[in-house]
Amino acid sequence: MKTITIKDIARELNLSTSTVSRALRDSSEIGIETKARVLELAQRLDYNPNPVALSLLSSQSHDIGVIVPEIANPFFAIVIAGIEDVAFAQGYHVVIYQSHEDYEREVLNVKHIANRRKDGLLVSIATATTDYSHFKNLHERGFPIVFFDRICEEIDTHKVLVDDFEGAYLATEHLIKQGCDRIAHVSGPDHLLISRRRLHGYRAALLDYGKPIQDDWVVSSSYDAKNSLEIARKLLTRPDRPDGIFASSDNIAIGCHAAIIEMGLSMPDEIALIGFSDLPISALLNPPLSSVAQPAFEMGRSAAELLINLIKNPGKYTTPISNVLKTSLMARKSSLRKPV
Amino acid sequence: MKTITIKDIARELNLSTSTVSRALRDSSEIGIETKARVLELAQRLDYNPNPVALSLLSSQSHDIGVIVPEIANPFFAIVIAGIEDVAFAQGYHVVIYQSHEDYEREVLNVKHIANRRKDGLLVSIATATTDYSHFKNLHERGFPIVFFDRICEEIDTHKVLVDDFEGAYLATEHLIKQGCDRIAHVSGPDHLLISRRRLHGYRAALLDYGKPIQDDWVVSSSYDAKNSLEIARKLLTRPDRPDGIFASSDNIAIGCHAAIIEMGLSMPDEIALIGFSDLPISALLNPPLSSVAQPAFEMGRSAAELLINLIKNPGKYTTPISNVLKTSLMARKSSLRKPV
DNA sequence: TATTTTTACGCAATCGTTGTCGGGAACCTT
DNA sequence: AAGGTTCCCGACAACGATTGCGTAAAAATA
Repeated sequence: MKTITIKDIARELNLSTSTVSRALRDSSEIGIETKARVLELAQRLDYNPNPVALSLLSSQSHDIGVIVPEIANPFFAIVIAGIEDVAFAQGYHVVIYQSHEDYEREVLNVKHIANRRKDGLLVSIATATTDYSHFKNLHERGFPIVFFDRICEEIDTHKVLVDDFEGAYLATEHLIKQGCDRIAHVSGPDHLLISRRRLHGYRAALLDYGKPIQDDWVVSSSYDAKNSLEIARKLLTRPDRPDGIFASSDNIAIGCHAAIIEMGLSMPDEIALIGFSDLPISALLNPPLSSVAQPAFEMGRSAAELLINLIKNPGKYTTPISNVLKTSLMARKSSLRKPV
Repeated sequence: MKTITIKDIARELNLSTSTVSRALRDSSEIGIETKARVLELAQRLDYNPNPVALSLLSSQSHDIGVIVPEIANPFFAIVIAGIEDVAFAQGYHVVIYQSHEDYEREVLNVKHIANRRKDGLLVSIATATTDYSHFKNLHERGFPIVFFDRICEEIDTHKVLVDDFEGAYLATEHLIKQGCDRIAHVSGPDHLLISRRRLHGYRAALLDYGKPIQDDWVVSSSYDAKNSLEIARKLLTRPDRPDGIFASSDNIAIGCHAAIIEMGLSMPDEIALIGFSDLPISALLNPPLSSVAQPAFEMGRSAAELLINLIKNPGKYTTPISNVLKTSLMARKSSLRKPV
């Protein structure tokens, strides 16, 4: 893999590397004729500056790292698309990492990002993570970090999230208005902030409408369909079967959906179901799944904007912004008992 | 972001940088005592070698680039997991790029990978790509490339794919055995090799079993559910409605699935449906979707192994390997008319 | 014509690390 | 005691590019 360097051009043209470098950057202290010769040859040889050398010199990479739990999760995939949208326009490249919900992997990814002199980090925390010191260290050393969706409260930096409480409230309220009395909640892992906030929203709605709050109607699942399928099976075979389920994510809802069908229960009449995130697949289920839509693309855009701002104004302390985005209710057949 | 370098250690210990470097690499020409002092301080200061400097020196990065059309596609997400599995074990890091099925983006990604001195490239080609010169250039300069799934026939390098013909044949044969007579095929984009091979498998099965082959029963869709939903709607309203559909991918099948439900047709009795890829979501649909399973994880593993082999034996010309993996039929309710 | 200014370029240091070479000190050999 | 090893370590160059500084020649000025 012989690549063309500035030296090759210098040798060919009997110039010094400094002259070539300056000619390429269109410096005013290089003769017009010389510039033309250099530019022509560079073009012809398809010269590309070596970003590694540049990175070593400037300790900047123009790369930003993104850590998500799983790229297979469409929500994160869309967020990443939003990040790429902004980053690309600003001349940054996005390097994607997966934690696979694993703490060790997350730590490793963070190290890799710091070592490789990435200019900044966007991260949504893994389920397994309870110790945030790998982020804290980086943050304290002045490394730009922005959290999105699964944020870390303990670290004082920009964050982008949705109003999980409100979204959950809306979803639960919707089930109540559809005539549900016994509403269960399949929540996400307890220690994730988003899980807890959605749980609170659910509780608040029940309380406001005078519906019964039963602790054993709240069951916890990991954020994937396989796990929630099993959990929903158990939930639905209980004597006091709920007549409505608010699932903490669409993945969880998809598992519940499958369990409800499997058991031959009618949806929404016997059980109404609503999820959270509004993944593209949800509307294609049978019956189509109701969900609380999150502006995933916008979340990515906002996070990237905040990060790049942080990168471009190093040192300058700005009070951290928490950008809370609005959710919206997508009512579909899985929860719509009365025709609209 | 002050980071510890080898110089800091050298200064502190009154040694030269070369000595420190060798001590850290446990060279035999450094005194045991000196080594111990260096190691202790390095540990205490949390010294990490700068990979950028190393990369500049060795023109190796220990990073391999992966370009896929969309990370949101679970098939590719699983392939990437397989790639990471092997790469990680061999000390390589995987950097993920998305082409978003766009030619320009793909070219840009390739450039980025080459410029950043990635050690190799794993790629599944974008739908929009018809000109392969960006890959050819790289390949001719000796850059290690391995294609997977959506391969490029024109380039003489390792490839990993599944037996698309056989998979399609199996799927079609299955529909025939379930009593379907008028079997349609919703294919992928025509210029993708995998689309064409699956189409051929479909045709061959119809031919072998003496079923009618009608050109207007083959309709082309892009590899996403939204597009195929519309296409399936048209297909199903035609007077000579098919009684079986083989979809070229699960995403396409999901669109067909939604259309069939939407039109109130019974599945599998009025229309049997089978897809290709066996995405995790497929088994959770209602009715569960039959599909041709591809060993996605294994495909990723194999591709990564071949690539790392290529990287570690530079120059040494080895005849390119095409690793063709086997598919397997996952028959579920969407196509199973007779109880098993 | 003598002096200053401008033009146009080269030298060398720098980023962090490694490999080549060279050399002083201590030890061993005869 | 002179010469040969061995052991430890430092100086230097290199990877590719940028940049402050120095300077010869040309141009402008006095």
